[in-house]
Amino acid sequence: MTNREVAELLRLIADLLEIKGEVVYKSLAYRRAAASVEALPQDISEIWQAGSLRQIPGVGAALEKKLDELLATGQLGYLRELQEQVPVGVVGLLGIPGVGPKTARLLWEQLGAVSVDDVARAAREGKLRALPGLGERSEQAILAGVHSVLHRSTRISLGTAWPIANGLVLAMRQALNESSVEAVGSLRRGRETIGDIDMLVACGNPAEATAVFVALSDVAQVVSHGPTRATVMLKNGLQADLRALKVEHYGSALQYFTGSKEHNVALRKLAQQRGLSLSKYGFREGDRDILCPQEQDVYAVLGLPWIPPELREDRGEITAAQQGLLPDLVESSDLRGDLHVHTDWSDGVSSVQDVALAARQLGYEYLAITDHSSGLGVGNGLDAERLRMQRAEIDRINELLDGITILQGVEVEIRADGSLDHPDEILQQLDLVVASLHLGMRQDTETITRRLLKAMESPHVDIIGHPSGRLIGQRDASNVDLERVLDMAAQTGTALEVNASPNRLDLDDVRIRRAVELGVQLCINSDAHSTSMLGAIGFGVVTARRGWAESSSILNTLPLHKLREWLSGRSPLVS
DNA sequence: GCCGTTTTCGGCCCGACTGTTTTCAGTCG
Repeated sequence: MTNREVAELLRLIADLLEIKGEVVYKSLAYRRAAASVEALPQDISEIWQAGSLRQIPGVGAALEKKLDELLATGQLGYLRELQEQVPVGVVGLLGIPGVGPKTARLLWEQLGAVSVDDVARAAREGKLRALPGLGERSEQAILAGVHSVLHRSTRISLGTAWPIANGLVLAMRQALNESSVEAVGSLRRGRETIGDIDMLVACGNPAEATAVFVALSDVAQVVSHGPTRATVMLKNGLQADLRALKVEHYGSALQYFTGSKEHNVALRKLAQQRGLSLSKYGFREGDRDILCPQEQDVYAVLGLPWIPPELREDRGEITAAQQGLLPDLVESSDLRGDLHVHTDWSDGVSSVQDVALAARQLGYEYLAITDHSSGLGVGNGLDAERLRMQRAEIDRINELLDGITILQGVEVEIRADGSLDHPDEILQQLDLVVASLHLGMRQDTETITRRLLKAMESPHVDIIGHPSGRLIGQRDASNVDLERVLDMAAQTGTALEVNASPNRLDLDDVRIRRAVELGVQLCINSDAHSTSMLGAIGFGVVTARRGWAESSSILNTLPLHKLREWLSGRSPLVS
């Protein structure tokens, strides 16, 4: 069972307990444990086998017993009991905005509703308004909620949300002549997917800001509009929220709306220990207000250094901040090159020269052209002959261009048996070798893991491309045992890629953090197939930051001569 | 259900908003 699956089950139990009306702290405990499990750098089954379940924050005696049963048998009697008491469909009602556990239970018990459709029907028939505690307005609100659930797009990728949010921020800044406008929420923390776009503005007249917001040309429909907040549906189908407040509250509000919720809970606890209460309006000590116009003021009052948004997931960042052990996170400006880029020699659309020019424009010192190998079957991969021709072209462009050095690499396919798609004689002539899996992604854990390990044993392989093979929202990761891959990478010195393509982000943040702990060499690459996608490398940087990576862990922060040293001095074959 | 430099029992994060209420419950972030 994967960590995510275990976390899902724990959350399901939490939902069921809430609907049952158990004390809220019980379900809170399950949610806390779920978040811990999800953030684990190792597979929970390993921790279980080591008998260390109790080490997981939020897992006590009772949960240890349940997790033990779950991991041993794949089943959980307690969950089955709960599901006998509450139909699964009722949990689904929690997805309707405005319906929480109490209302879900009410709808189920009084109307027999066990699906969103049931609720929709009852609402249209006017049956909801007759229920205790609900009225006509609630009925309308729930009906609207049902509608949005049935038509809601799922979470969108960071790569899709980012430019849209940026456009909105710029439009607001222009309209208000005001620089204190920011995208907040999961977008600012750089999460791989985004629910809706949250924005914050601080200005002298908040009501003016919300009025400007709902009048933006991208707005299709105004959902709600008040003096301090507004919610709209954009023409592209996304929802966007704006909060507007006075300048003196900007720092505390920025902190508050950036989240995560878990991080904020932990901060408030810390405040409480100091006899303070913390909200988006700042701190309160008795009847005295402590305002925080800047975000760092919030942390300073708690005796902490400012914590970068990417770390704010309550995964140990607060303790690290208290101990002065926050990482010095890698930044985009630390990158000196991109080591995984395609051109029109294989399945890219831009020429070597255009890609080189674009890379120079980005301020890079070097760029590796890594087109596919022929065995991929698709993508117009290069054989030995075409590789020679491409080398000549790259040599010509290196002659032509100052200020950037183009390396010839390859993204060589790791075949189903773990052998590489080019013989060693060819690989050793190349400056750099990225080895990746595209085929046979559904092999069982043992087969696909061995395949990857075997490739890493080759002294010619410098980087493993997109190690898990996942496509966010489209395809789950392969069955590969990444913990073993990380161990092998630490042994062989092979770099693992942080693929920055927004639909990959692979390795993900949790694995990056594990890699950093193990001292594994990482490399942030765009995997661009056109000049315009080179800039997507920023999503990889953000993901690496979420994995606590410093520039010292990232191969392509090295200057060219150091990179060349690394490439020629790679640790020898491990037998 | 978890957890402990006030506690092994009694706490557990905070405030706004909304709609239904006449003092509050539920939801949300």
